[in-house]
Parts: sequence; C-alpha cells; structure tokens
Amino acid sequence: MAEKRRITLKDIARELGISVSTASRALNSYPGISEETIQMVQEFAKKHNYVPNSIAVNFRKNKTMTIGMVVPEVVHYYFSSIISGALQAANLKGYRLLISQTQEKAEQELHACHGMLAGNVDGLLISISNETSDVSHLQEFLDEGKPVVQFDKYSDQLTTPKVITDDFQSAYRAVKHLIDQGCKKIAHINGLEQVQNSKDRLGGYLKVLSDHNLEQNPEWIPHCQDISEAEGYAYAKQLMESSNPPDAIFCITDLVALGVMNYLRDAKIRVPEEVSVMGFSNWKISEVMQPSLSTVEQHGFLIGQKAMDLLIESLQSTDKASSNKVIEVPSDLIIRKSTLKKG
Amino acid sequence: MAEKRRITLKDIARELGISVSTASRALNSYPGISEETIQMVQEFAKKHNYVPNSIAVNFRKNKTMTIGMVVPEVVHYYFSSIISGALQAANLKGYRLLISQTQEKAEQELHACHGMLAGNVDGLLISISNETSDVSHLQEFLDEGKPVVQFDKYSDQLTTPKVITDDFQSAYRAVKHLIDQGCKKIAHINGLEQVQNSKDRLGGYLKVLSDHNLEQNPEWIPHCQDISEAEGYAYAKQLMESSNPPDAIFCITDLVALGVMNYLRDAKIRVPEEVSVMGFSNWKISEVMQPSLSTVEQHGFLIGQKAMDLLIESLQSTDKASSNKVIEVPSDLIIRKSTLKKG
DNA sequence: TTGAAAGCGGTACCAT
DNA sequence: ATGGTACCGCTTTCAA
Repeated sequence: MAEKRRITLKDIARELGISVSTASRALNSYPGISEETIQMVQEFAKKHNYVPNSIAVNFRKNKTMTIGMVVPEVVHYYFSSIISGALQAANLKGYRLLISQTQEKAEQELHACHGMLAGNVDGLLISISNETSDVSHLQEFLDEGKPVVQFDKYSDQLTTPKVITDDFQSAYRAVKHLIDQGCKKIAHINGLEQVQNSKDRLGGYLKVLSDHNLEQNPEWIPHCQDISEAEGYAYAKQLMESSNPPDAIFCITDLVALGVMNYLRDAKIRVPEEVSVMGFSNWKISEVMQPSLSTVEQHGFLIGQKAMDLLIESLQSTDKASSNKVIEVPSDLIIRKSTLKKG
Repeated sequence: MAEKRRITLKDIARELGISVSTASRALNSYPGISEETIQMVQEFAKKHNYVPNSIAVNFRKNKTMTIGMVVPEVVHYYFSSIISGALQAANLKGYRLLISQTQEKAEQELHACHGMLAGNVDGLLISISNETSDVSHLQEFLDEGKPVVQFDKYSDQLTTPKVITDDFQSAYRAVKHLIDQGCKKIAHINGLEQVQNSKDRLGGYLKVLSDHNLEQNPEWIPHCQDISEAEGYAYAKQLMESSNPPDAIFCITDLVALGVMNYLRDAKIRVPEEVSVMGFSNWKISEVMQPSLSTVEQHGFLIGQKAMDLLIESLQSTDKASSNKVIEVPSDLIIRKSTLKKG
C-alpha cells in the first residue's frame, strides 16, 4: 500500500518559492497578504490536497478542538439521545467528541477522566456514576482551566454548570396526573438514595402527596439498587402482596416499570383499572408495552445539545470563572393507557 | 480560577539539574540510564504530578492513539452495542474513541470522515450509510496508510477487513424455523435493495424457500425505504389484504416487525396462529411485544470488539497490506411466542 | 551514562 | 506585502 505522505506547508512554500510564513498567512487569509498570493497558494493547496496537520496546530495552540464525554452507559436510550444531541452541537461548532463509559463504576470513571486529560480534550461533559462520591478527578480539569459541564447525574460539590431534567417538577406532574385520575394510594419505586435525581423525584412525589393530603407510607417507597426490570418485578410483588397495597405505582424509570407491568400481568392484576403504572424516560419500550405505559419524556437530545453549547461557550469566553448554574430542561408528561382510567 | 500550568519535562530537567533528554529517558526507563537517575526523576515526576503533554508526544510520533468511529445512528440499540464493544476493546489497548454519526446521509458521512482525518485518528471504524455508494473518502484513509475496518454495512469496493453478522445464514435459520413450525407461505419485508445486508438476508430467505420447495412470490418481498415502524404497518396491511396473503412474515428488523404486529393486532389477526412474525436484531422491544417477538441476536457488542481488535492489530503490524477478509460473527436465533405454534 | 541539538509542522512576532 | 526565526514539548540521533 503506497503511503502517500501528506503535503506540508514547507512543501508548498518551496514549490511556490515563498516563505513558510507567507504560505501560512495566505492559507488563513490574513490581512496584509496580496490577493495574488492568496489565490496562488490556496489554489496550489487545493490542487495538492493540502490538509493542515492538526496535531501540529493543536500543539502550537495548545488546544485540540476535542471535547471529552463520559457517560455511565452507551447502550441506553436516554444517554444515547444525549450523546446524539451533544454530537450535533459539537459538529456545528467544529468540535470533535471523544467518548468513554463508566458502567456506573467510580474506578472506571476515574480512568476515563484521566484518559480524557491525557488525550488533551479542551473540556469535559460528564454524567457521574452512581458510585461516585469523590470528585477530585473532575477538579483536576478545573485546575487546569478546562471547563466541565455536568449533565443528568451530577455532584454539587463541584462549581460547574449542570444541565438536567427538572426531576422534582417532572415527578410532581407525573404523580399529579395519577391523583387526577383518582388514585389515592400511590407508591413510588425510587432509585439509589444518594443519587441526586432519585432524591429530586422522591421530593416531587412527596410534595404532591402532601399538597393533596394523600397517604404517605414509607413501605410504599422501596429503593432500587441497580434500577433493573427484575427489581421492578420484585418490588411490585412485595407492594401488591402487602396488607395495604397501592392503587398506583410511579417508577423511577421505564425499565423498572416494565418489571412492574410483568408482575401485574402474571398476577392478573388489571392495569390501569386496579393499579395505574407510571414510568420515567420514555424509552421505546414504554410505547410497546400492553397496555402502553405513561411516562415522562426528558428530551435527552436537547440536554446533550444544551450541555455542549454551554461547554463550548465557556471554552470561548475569556472569563474563566465557572458558573454554578443549574439548567433544567423541561420534560413532557406522556399519557398513555397505563394510567388512563375510562370514564 | 487559578490555572495551574502543567509541569513539563523542561521543568523537571531544570529543577533536577539534568538535561531534558536524560529526564525523558529516565521517565521512559530507557536502557543506559543509571538506576539512581531513574529513581530520582520518576519520584520527582510523581511528586509534581507530571503528565506528559500528549499533544507534543503525538506530534513527535505522528500518531494519536485515537480511533475514529463512524456510525449511521447513535440512538440505536444495535449500533450502541457495537460502540460499547469497541469502546471496551479500545480501552484495553490504551486507545481513545472519537465518534461521529451520519444519520444515513452520504454527505454527513463524508464530512464526518474528513473530520476524523483532520483529527488525525490512527485508524477508522465505519459502518457506511444507506446512501453511500462512492467510497473515495474511505480510500483517503488507506492512501495515508491509516487502516480502516468496516462493520455491519459495508462496501466491497474497498480492500479492508469487514466484521459483520452472518446475514445469509441468520436469515436462512430464521426462516427455516418458520418452516419447521409449519408455515408455507412466507413473506419477507426486506430493506433497501442496494444494501449488502438486505441482499444477504434476502438471499438466505430465498435459498431456504427453494431448499424446501416453498412458494416464492415477488409480491411477498416488499422493500423498505427507511426501515420504519410505519412501513412495517403499511406493508403488513398490503400483504394481508392481497389475494394471496402469507402465513408468516420475516422482517428485516425488529422495528419493522413492531409495525407488522401493530397492524395484525388492529386487524385482529392472531399471532402466531394465523400469521407468524419474525424480527431481526433482538432489540429490547422484541421482548416486550405481545406476543413476544422471535428474532435474531446479532451480538453487536462482540462485533464492536472484534472490529476494534482487528483495527488495532493492523495498526501494530508492520505489514501494511490490508486484508480483505470478511469476519462473520455468528448470530443466535431467539425463539419467542410470535412464531411458536402450540402443539 | 549523559548532554546537546535537530526537528516534528505549524503560528506569530519582529524585521524589512 | 513578505521573509526570517523562535518556539510549542517531546523524542531521538550523535557525540562526548
């Protein structure tokens, strides 16, 4: 295979009998270069397929036009939507995107972040893992003057902008809908207690219950460990077999809701007549379930876009003081059959 | 925000009163450096958190330890599985992964590839878009001596290794299962005619029909344009309302099968009693459908891993002649209720 | 065992 | 309007 060495600035300068600096300026259309020269150089460059060696440029300018993005899981509808949004925003501004996943492990997150640092990304977009409590690996970026934007799951020990779903409000509205449909005994299968999103959704759930003077029962609030279908099934069983079973179950995510629906079908409990079920995230499966699952659309694509825009903004602003702003992207309640009682 | 400038080799050399070259050699434990010096330098480096400036290293070595990966869609179960596998394999070997998506547009693919080239990736992993016919943008990589590995959708105009599902065999076995279940009139909703995977699946389908002397009917082989749920619905309707309706429908992918299932439910046609339905790809939705959908698991994670391993291999081998080998990752037939006739 | 210096491919400052 | 040159941080050859 003939390895065609790329043509360099030096080659152009030599061939055209001009200096390297002139060639450089002509290519970048600097002021103070004759039209003629610009013409000549640009034509030559195009004809010979000149592509500037970006490593050299990066080296000189000490930036890479590359953003690092660290997510818990790539194979995940919500996160891949976020990636897609970030990708588009990055593209629009001429940035590239380096991706890593942590599989919800703090150790892998550390490793991924160090990889990003070694890869000399200009900035970092991250959704921290469930395990993460220490965030010194993120502080390292800030210490080097590299902006960080957190999205979805975040730590508030860090002064960075954050882009998230409005979890509290989303949960509030989701449960409000259940109440409007006549549910009185509403359970909530929550996530890990220490995770911010879980706390916020729990908060919204509790608030709407108290606003409507509905029963609050600690036994109705189990916490998932790994947010799985199996846990949904098990907790649904536990809830429904208790002495005081709920008439609605609000789930931390659609996957858990799937487990719940499976249990209810196996137990021949009708949805929504006997128990209403509400999910969260609007995965494709929510639409496919029988009956279809009411859920909350978080607009991951938008979150990804917004997070990237924010990051690039702080990359381009001279004022390096990081904001601590929390941007909440409004969600939409998607009402389907699992919560819609007839009449 | 205090921007801590990173410490450089030069700093180390100055502080320790040695030369830059000695410092460099000590850090990389070159032969011909005294244990003492190595000790001293490495200790100093660790103490001061020395991280080599990878841009400078890349520049010098003219490689970036970064792989470019171009896929049609990120928000897609199969592709995100492949990405996940590639990510893991890359990680294991110390490579980073730059990602772009094309949204099945040839123009975006071109742009993405040029971005990768400009980003100076060491090699490229790509699944071409449905629109792609000209592959000169991939040839550019080969011309520069950068290896390319194709996966999933590929062009055979290019001498590169390819990692794919065994589409022909997979389709053959899937349809064979339908035949074993007693189906005699088997339709196949195929994909775009010019796409290799579609051709291969169609080939497997036709072969098994002829091997069993079953009816082959051109009207039973509609071609999707965008492989959507809506198309599945429309073609199912068309097939079932024809004068000679099939008793089984083999779909190019699970999403199309979902449309088919929706139509059949709306039309009150029982699955699998009256019509069996087979999907392809084993998305989560296939498990959730009622009845659950039989399908083909393509092991995307493995495909991603294998493609990345192959790429890194050719990156590290001195022999730069690209192989034209096609590696087929065996699929698994997943039998669920949509094809399992009782008794 | 160590040091000096060239050079990777650009950019940008200082001359002219 | 153009050329000369230092330099970004590191690796590597050559010399000592």
